[in-house]
Amino acid sequence: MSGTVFGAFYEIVRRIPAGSVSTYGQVARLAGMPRCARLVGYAMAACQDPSVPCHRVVDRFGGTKTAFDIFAPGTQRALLEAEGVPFRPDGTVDLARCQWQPEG
DNA sequence: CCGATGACCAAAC
DNA sequence: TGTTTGGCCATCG
Repeated sequence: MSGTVFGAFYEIVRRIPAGSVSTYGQVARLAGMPRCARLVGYAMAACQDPSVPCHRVVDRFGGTKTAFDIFAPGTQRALLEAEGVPFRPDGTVDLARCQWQPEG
């Protein structure tokens, strides 16, 4: 799509169901590149495709401290909460309850 | 056209 | 057991 590997990340992120979230490392792992968690973050930062729910991708701590949230503080959290994603008092996503669990 | 950077994670010492 | 460096690719100026 947009390139070679970034496109693969977008395809995976696109498979994340509403109400669930995933982490950069998890997406990278599913893409077959467990060492390329950074690339996932870069891909999301450069994500220009509105069909890619890049807001469902957070860091391993569940933090939404992303360029997405920097440009519009609170937007990412609002979108996730609108999908039914539980948040902690700390302001981070409760990965223990809604982290995406790829079955097949 | 070329150099540096950028939403990170996990192994290694 | 805690802290540090390494790894990977596309986009901007």
